[in-house]
Parts: sequence; C-alpha cells; structure tokens
Amino acid sequence: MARNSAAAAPVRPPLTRERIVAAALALIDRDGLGAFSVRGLGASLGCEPMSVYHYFPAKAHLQDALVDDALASIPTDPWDADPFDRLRALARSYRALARRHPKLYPLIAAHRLDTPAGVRFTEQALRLVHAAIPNDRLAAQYFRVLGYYLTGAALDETAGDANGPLAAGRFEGPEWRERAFELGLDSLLDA
Amino acid sequence: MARNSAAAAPVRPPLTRERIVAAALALIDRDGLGAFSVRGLGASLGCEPMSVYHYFPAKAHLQDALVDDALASIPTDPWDADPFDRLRALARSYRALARRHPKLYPLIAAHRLDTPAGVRFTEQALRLVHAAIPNDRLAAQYFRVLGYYLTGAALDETAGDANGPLAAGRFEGPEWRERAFELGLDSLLDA
DNA sequence: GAAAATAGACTTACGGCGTAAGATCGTGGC
DNA sequence: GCCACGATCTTACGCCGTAAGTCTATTTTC
Repeated sequence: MARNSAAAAPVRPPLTRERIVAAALALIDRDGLGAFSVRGLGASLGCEPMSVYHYFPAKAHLQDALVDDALASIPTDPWDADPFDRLRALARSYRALARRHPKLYPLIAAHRLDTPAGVRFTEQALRLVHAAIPNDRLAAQYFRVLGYYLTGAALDETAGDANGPLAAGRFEGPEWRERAFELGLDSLLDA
Repeated sequence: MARNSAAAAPVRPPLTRERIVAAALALIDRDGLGAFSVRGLGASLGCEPMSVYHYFPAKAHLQDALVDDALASIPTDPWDADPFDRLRALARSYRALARRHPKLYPLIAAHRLDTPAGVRFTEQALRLVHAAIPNDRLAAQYFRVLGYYLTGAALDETAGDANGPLAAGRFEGPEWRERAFELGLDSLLDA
C-alpha cells in the first residue's frame, strides 16, 4: 500500500474561487438566501468555515461574485434586428435569469451592479435604450422606467411559492404571469 | 414622602403595542432594517429585550405590524374623478409612503400584504384597475403590471444614498426620478 | 381584609451567525 | 536539510432571535 496518501485521504479537491461560488450558488438555489451561511458553505465544501475567507475577504464579496457570475450568463447583444426587438430580448434574458435562480434573485435586485458583468449588462441596456430613443433626456428616463419594471416583475415572480400581493383572483399561474410580463413590456416599449 | 413609589421610580410609561411599534419605526428610520434588533429595541424602550415578546410572539409579527401601520397611512379613495386619475393618486400615495420611510420600505416590498391595511390597499387598487379596464383578463394583468412598476420604482428610490444601477449619466437626482416615475406611470396608464 | 389568579416585566441560557487573530501544515525553491 | 509561504484549521468574541422559567404588582374573588 505505498503511496496510499492519495488513496486513504478523502482526496477533496482543493478550494478555488470557482468551487466556492458554485457550492454557494447550489446551496442558495436549494435552501434560499436566508439559510445561506458561511458555516453551511464550509460544511458543503468539506472544509472549515474560515477557509473561505482566504479567497473572499468577507461574505459580501462572495455575494458580489455570485451576482457577477449570474449576470455574466446573460447573452450579449446580437447586433442585428432593430433596437426595440433587442431591448425585448434583453429584458427576456434578465427575466429568464431571475427564473433560473429565483432564490438568488433578491440579491441581484438589491445589488449595485458595479461588478464587471454588471457594468457590461447595464451599459448594454443603456446603449439599447439610447439607440431606440434618440432624445437624451427621454432615453435616460425610459432606462429607469424599464429598470423599475424589470426589477419589480422579477421580484414578484421569484417571491417564492407564497404568491405575493399581486394575485388577482383567477388569471393566476405561470402562464398568466408570462402574459402580464409581455403586456407590460409592450406597453412601455410602445410608448 | 408618602406615596413616593410613583415619585422615586423613573416612571417609564408602560409598554404597549403602539409604543413598541413607534419605537421600532423610529429605530428603523434612523439606523435601517439591518441594524434593527429586538435587543436594540429593548434598549430604546428602556426595557429588557424579552419584554417585547409579551406583545408580539415573534419578531416577524412585529414587522407585520410595522408594515400594516405604514399601509394604513395611505389615504382612502376619494370616489370622485375618473378611475385613471384615482389610480394615479393611489400610485403617488404609495410612492410617497416609500419616500417617507425609505429604510422601512424593503420590508413592505417583500411583504405579502395580508394584514388588514394591506388587504384594504390591494383591494382598492384592484377595484380601481377594474373600474378603468372593463375586461377582466386585461384588468388582472394590468394590476400585476402596475404593481411591478410601483415596487421597482419605490425600491430603487429607497435603495439608499448609494444610487442603484439605474443611474444614467446626468439626468440624476430627485427631480429626475420624479419625472421618470411620472413618465412610466403615464406610459402604463395610457396603454 | 386574605388568598388566589393573572398579567407584565425580567433573568438565564441555548444555538447560530460573521469574522478577527493566530497556529499549523504541506509543498515548493534553495 | 531547511526555509518560506500559501492554504487550511483552531479558537474566541460579540452579536442575533428566542425558549423556558421566575419574580412582582395588580386585580379578582370570597
């Protein structure tokens, strides 16, 4: 049994930023933001909680990395079609991200998107709004307005099984949410 | 020095639900939701932290009361003017509430408005949308859409001095937010 | 009036949190 | 052989929400 050090030990792969972020995302997707703790993360990674702090100086930095990772998954602009269609596509990508990671999304909504992928995303959106609306002032305002709408819609959709306060009798369920989202998007883009 | 028990004691007024809620709101308005703790509340009230639990079975119930109190301050419907104007007024009241208690607002946004004042508010809004849009399906959808927009707008405005990701070069500051809010509201109500 | 019941406030204690500070260990270069 | 250094672990602190039990003053009942 020579060289058994590799065979006997549990051979845990070494920690890396990527492994930590991936484990954190998995935990949040499963148990939610409220139950996400550095201690639980350590347990899930098979290391001591404090080892995480070698890669991230604070929990907040790890959360930044989670948000940035998520935003990096939004596809970049295809550069064809007209600006309104591209805006629509970007809005749908954002909504799709929220639905892909509903438990993570509140973190994204509350985040100043000042990480690399965040800046890329917001600048892309601003560019598209500006391409669709030549007027500087109006473009800046509609950029805000669209951001409000997207954030509110995504938050409601990810608010958990406990439907938020916006449930209106029948016309409930995912398909009606989908329709309401498209309706509001059209209303804002047509104006 | 007869009857000195009343004169010698610090004569702290007795705890009541109202006093507790008021103190909690003051603490949150000053220090923010993150710094709000039952222990701090006890210190501010001059009582032991656990005394609060005689009036509220858990911190979450106290938070419910805070949300309900805030929503109760929204004025009721004047019953004149046309439904669109009344919707506009209700939306402005909601935004005004968020601006009056920016540090509290995230709690309101995340809350299922199933308390008395919350139900009153959402039912009033639903009634108004329905009065403005006869079609059942369309009314339910626009109710959602307006809720999305209001939530997103209020959240961004209360996100703290740290401007959120929706800042677009110049055209910043409260007056431009105000204009953007009205612009989006008009866009949605005109559609 | 005395005794019993009750409500209001306090005390102690538990397990969990983020993380500061320092010790230890494994692996490379010299 | 040894040293330096990066990765990991250990211990400890001061917060948090709150379960469980206790003391005390008032009110109720006889």
